[in-house]
Amino acid sequence: MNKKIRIRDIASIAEVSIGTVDRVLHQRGKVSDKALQRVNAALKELNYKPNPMARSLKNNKVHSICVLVPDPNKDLYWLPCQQGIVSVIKEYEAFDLDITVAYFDPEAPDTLVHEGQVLIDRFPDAFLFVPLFEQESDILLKKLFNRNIRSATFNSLPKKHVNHHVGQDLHRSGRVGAKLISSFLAADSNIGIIHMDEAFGNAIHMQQKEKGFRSYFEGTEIKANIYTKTLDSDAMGDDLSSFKETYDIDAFFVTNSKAYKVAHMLEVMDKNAFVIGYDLLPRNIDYLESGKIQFLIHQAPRLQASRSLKHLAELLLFGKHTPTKEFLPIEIINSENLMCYL
Amino acid sequence: MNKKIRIRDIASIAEVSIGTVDRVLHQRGKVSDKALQRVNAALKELNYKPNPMARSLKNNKVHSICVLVPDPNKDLYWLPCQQGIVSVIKEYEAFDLDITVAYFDPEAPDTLVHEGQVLIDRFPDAFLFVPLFEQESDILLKKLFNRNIRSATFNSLPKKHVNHHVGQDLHRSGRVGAKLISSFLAADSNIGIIHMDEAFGNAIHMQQKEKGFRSYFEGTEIKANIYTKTLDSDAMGDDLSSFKETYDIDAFFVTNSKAYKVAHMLEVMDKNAFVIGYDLLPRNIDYLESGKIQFLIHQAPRLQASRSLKHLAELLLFGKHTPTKEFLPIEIINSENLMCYL
DNA sequence: AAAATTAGTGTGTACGTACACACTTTTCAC
DNA sequence: GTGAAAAGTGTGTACGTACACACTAATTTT
Repeated sequence: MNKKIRIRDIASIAEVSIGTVDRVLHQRGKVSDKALQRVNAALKELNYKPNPMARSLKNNKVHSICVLVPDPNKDLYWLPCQQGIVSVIKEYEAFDLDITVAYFDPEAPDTLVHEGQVLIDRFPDAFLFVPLFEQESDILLKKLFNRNIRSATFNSLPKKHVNHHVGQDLHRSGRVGAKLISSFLAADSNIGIIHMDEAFGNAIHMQQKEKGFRSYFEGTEIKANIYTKTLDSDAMGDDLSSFKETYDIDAFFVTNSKAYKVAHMLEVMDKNAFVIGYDLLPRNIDYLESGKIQFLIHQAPRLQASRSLKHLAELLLFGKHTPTKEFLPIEIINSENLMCYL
Repeated sequence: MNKKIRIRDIASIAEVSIGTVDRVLHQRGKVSDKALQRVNAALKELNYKPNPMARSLKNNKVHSICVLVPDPNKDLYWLPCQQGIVSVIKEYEAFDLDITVAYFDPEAPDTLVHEGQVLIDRFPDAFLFVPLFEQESDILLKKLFNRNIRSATFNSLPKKHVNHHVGQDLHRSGRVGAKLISSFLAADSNIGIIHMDEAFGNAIHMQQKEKGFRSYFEGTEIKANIYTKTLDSDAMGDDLSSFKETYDIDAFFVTNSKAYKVAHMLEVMDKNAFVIGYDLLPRNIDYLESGKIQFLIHQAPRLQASRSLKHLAELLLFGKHTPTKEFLPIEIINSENLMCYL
């Protein structure tokens, strides 16, 4: 009774042939005004929706997607992202999808362009990557645009000319960190923002987070003193110690996934402080559980990766359209809800 | 080149006909040992996966799903859940799905069974509902089992004999609340657990959360004093006031979505306290933004609803199997990450 | 006015799977 | 050793869409 409307039904209502309906649907002309109107009327009346199954069965093209992400061997942060991609590949293995994954070096901007070129030469239908570096991403996007390859990114910042992006609002995540700290500490506390290893890309992220962090306090009457410090992994011990002493820092906001380094140094120096960081790396988790880190903000790299790849898959396979930009929620993690995310 | 393997390919490799391969695939006998072995070998060798498109195109059955959820008009908490369901219906409207939604009264247990019976009489392929009431849910599940209708639930607690469940670990969410409070307050604080309107079902939820809450403190050396109080919406003013005074309560943990009532009373009484509650109801949000409520734990009713319905849809349409029980993360919300969830 | 072009229309087949049906070969009873 | 039943196998068609192709009718060209 509730049977789906088929092209044939439209044809019979409009008293034309299937072929004519098909021509109307695909707007390839050769249809008389009279027929056109009748078909359109029937389409509207019956609220026709083409059957995606039949459609993609007929279009038995093997859609290809290339994925270019940072090498998890270089930075453990990217491991979940790789896992997310692998899981989507598995999920869609029964479908006509050909997904190729390659890696670039998150510490060598030129590898993004270089590896990207190799993938582009395969002429995929869509290209998904992490726009970790500003200029290099633009170069890649331009090439993709010129070759008419659909582009998609996740993580980092949404670029102007990309077709799809899944990410997080970094400015806002800074505000979330600020709110957490301000809830916990006295109003006149001293707060340190730590940028770890800023040299390797990502500088924009960290700045966005810092801006967000500071903006929170600017919007309130809380008189916190906020100091910013850039640290280098290799020789941070004395630097961090003197920074903490000089300004009598009560709380640290670490703008990337390396909060564990700060927590570690504080432990070595036998000093206490409130620490907020990013991302569920094993070493961060250890400190979260032992109480040296109070909160971690989860950027859900795995979900970002799988979501964006899934979007592409469903777009190519079923023509499912999703919003151009999707911002995932900023998730606050403490030791108790941690395991929900592992 | 990377073309998908078809039944025909298997048939030609195994040197049998398509029909024979089909019989092997669907295990309906009438196949000689020799043919069976050759087909199985070919299936394994080529790692054959049937094309879900073609499959569901052929099985052009209209799958029917009945959904029974609490009436959002009776309790605003259920509004997002309804929205989630509507969004999934829209998402799959091009597919052969017939989804019927009905509502029961969250304050009248018998309506669950009653409305449930009406839906069962439609003989759907699957039945999704919120197991808000213990006994009534069991009755419903038994009927579904007897009629061989696939059952699924979301929210509340996973029942034993249900086929699928999407929910949250309530015990753990109590621990999350406890951890938040213990992070903020001095070790010897006085904490009040508030059960609002316990009379109307949901008692099990609240108890689970309380247990979790208390279990956190039992696992630490923190010497907090925890008191439990059951309140009735209609006449809570004096009760809450005297409770707070008697035990000198510093923080309240409200075990359901009615934290706004506690916040409201505190405001009226001009008293301060740390308040943690559940769910992003408009009135809770107001107090979260004005700082009268510090944190809300998000139970993601919308996501729970859409996820579980989606699972059923994809199971029926594509035969996609998902784990029997899925626990969504326990999300901590403050005023800054709030908007990510709206 | 016949031929050639163009506009408009309908038919048939393919996509990969599922299953009914027809067909061939084997098995077993009498 | 015949007949019938059973076991095993292959063919054909349907699902709904897309598109090539064949075809008719209207229009233009020669």
